[in-house]
Amino acid sequence: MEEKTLSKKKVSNALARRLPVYYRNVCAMVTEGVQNLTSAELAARIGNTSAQVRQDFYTCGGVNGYNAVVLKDWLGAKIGLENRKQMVVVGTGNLGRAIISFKGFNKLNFFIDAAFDSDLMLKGMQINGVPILNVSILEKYLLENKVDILVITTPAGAAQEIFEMAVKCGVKGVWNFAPVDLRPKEGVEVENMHLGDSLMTLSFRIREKEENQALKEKQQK
Amino acid sequence: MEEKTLSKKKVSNALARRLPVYYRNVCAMVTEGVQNLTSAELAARIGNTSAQVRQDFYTCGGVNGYNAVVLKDWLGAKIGLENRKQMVVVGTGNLGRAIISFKGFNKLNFFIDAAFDSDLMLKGMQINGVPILNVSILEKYLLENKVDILVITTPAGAAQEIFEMAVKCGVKGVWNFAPVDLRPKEGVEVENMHLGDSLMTLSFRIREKEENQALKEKQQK
DNA sequence: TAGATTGTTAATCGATTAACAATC
DNA sequence: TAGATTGTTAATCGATTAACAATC
Repeated sequence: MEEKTLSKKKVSNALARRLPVYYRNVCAMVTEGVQNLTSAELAARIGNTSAQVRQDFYTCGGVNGYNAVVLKDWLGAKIGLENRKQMVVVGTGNLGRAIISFKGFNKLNFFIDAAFDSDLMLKGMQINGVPILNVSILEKYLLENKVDILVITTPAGAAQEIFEMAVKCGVKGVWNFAPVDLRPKEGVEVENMHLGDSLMTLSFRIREKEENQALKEKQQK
Repeated sequence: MEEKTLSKKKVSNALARRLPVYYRNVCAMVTEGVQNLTSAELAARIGNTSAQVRQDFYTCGGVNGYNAVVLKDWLGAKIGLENRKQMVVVGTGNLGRAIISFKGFNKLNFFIDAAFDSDLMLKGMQINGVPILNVSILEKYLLENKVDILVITTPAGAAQEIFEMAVKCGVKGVWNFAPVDLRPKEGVEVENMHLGDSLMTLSFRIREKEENQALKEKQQK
């Protein structure tokens, strides 16, 4: 029966982005003391339909019950949170430091082991207990240590080169904050996180709404 | 002819997120000295098809030519970049400070005028020339000043309350980094930027790929 | 048992892709 | 004029929603 699923189709991007939302909300419900929940309750909470919740869970292979704790663990396993992920951060500007200092990643089983920067002055310093190393030894570090996810917070210019190197060294995932689109390559997953793009999308929506309102008012005359 | 478009349908989320990518890439091409471009060239650069580029531009009302500078301005206008946007940041933790210190927002016509924090010790201080005010006067500030976009980088607990207040005060957009989903309300656009979700999606993709590879190897035996 | 909720298939809706006449 | 590229309509594809028998 299992053997039939030769090549599971890749989960859609939309669903891959809903999974963390499910997880976050089920976690909150567990904290609130909810014992059991229904697809309708979860759906109401995140603002969509129970049909979608059920369809999503079905697409992911099916849940084994709607007990809150069980569901939380099931979602966590789907997302891969049961595997400890070792990370390094390249670039220790404000954003890099913010990421290194984040509480909350640890309890999702993500751990930052080292930070890298090209500024020699920073060598030997620490951020939140994480040592800053010089970027010249990044390749060596990646080859000698298990690094699952590389976080790039360098300026745009440096990002591509670091990315290529990380790919060669066998990093599994790249979390990119530099304002260039790194394209997934031979076995590496890439998550681009563009603050500027996000802000522009917000700007677009604001403008779109204002335009529609102006249009409506014009109509009423 | 124009008058017929009674209610322009909202642009799809996918397209609203591609617009900044188009803009960013056309900007880069302008910098590189490109004079004219084609839908195919732009498409190749961002990794999709020329058909989609043309369809997207068509959906947005149609371009007036593929001169790089003209296209850049056209995209900028669609995104609303010609309007100066006044912003304030609530929360001056690492992430708040990173956002305040970002170069690059200004040239997109976004400006941060003030920062707010609940920590009284920070009152009177500045970050990158931006004054830190106490959050107790945020409501007064929002009523007395033009604030287009409110940036929330507070802990999850404080976000909802600040959001409600901002809505009442007529803020047009909220850029939310707190790990709660703020829902759009009466005339306010919301852009949720969840670092944790992004990291979880990356984790999911890594796990998905590993699982498929394991499956493939099993098959080959 | 009756009522509610799930798992799963089918129908609908919307977004992407293809096609091609019109234009450059 | 011939070749390439666009603007726009039509076809395809995929994701969301609806429906409903099976299960709790």
